[in-house]
Amino acid sequence: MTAIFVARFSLGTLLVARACEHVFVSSDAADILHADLDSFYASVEQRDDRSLRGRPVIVGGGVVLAASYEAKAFGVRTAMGGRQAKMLCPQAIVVPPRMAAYSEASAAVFEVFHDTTPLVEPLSVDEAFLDVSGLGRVSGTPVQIGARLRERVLDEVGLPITVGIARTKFLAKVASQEAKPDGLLLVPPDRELEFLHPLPVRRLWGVGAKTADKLHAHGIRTVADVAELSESMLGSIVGGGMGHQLFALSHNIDRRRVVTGVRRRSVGAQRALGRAGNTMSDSEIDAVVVNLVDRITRRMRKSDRTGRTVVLRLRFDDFSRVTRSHTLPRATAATDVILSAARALVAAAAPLIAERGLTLVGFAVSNIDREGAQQLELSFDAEPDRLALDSAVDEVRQRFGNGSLTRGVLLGRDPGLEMPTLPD
DNA sequence: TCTGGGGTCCTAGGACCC
DNA sequence: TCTGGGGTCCTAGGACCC
Repeated sequence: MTAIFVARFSLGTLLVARACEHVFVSSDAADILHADLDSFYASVEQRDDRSLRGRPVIVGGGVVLAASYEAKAFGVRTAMGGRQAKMLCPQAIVVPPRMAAYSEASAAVFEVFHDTTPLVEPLSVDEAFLDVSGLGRVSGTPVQIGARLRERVLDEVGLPITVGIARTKFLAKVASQEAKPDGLLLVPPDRELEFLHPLPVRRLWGVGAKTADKLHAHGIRTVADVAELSESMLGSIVGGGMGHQLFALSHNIDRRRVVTGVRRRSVGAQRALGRAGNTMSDSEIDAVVVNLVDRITRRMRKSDRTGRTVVLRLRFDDFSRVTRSHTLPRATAATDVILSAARALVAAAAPLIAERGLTLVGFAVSNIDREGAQQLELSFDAEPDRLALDSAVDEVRQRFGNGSLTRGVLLGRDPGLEMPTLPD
């Protein structure tokens, strides 16, 4: 006889999940796939225009949104300025982005994902985690499943895709990075550290330019270097939260599972104005504001979402940025309500804009679907012990962030059982 | 070299309540 | 009268990711 427990977590300002989740479905096998389309936008362009195949292609004008591998060979990178990209690769063909085509291609690829397994966790338009545990009898080994997935995406959508396979999400993602382009890589469970430790720190999740600089300043260059340090030492270099994460990842601890049905937490839109922004009149700026708010609220209504917090994002001549936000008493997707809040934020920021010169304006609506239960229920297959409870706390932290877990109470369905309280 | 458009998460301080 | 701790919510900024 198995006791069913429900842990109830109060999630502070965050909220989302209402469904029950089974926490301890962990496996020792490499059965998580990370599937990642190669140079997504550029590949779609090459697919749709034969004359672009085999040639260096850059999508986007002012900034490189995507570069084909032929262009990457010249050092062109995503987010690079267009002028610099052209200097590195003068023969590159620059094409404007066609967002509608990319959305369509993405949807087709995700159909293949969902046809492979119901456990698909999207990360962005061009990548996802797939949990293929338990599909062995039906579909073969994870490597066979990954190979077939690649074939199908190429045959049915016409795009190259890379698949990383491992026991954890983190390793699967690193594996796909290593396997790019157009590859497949399995990290066998008995060779994980061998794979992980020689890699540069930048491969660790959450380590970008700034954090890498901090680590480099201490002579820490590889994952192995990170793994030699204590958690408190790491914390003193990069901060507590990041230290905790780096310690775990460098020791190959990653308990995150593939999660489906994750909802968006904000909806936003922005517009870069370039130098023209400097000289825009108030009414011209207002026209941009109206347009942005209209785009956002349309999308919110279309996807049946409401939000409470309106965030204004500004960027100035010197590329400094600020944000200003206002939280409404009630969640809404109504254009007029959000527009009023947006205009008020812009009006309050008018002195800053006049002083520093406006080059980008954007809005986001966050606190999505904020009105509702602020709890996550986790069901256990058996009476959880101390270790299981700690794992559950970790689970909530992984999914909802360090600062969000404010209280956890374990509620037993069996009245005879003890009802301990989880640590804060 | 000159910087797009979408997001996520974490941290920290202050107001306010009990 | 003076003292306190814990918790929530809001705001702002920063780092990071694709």
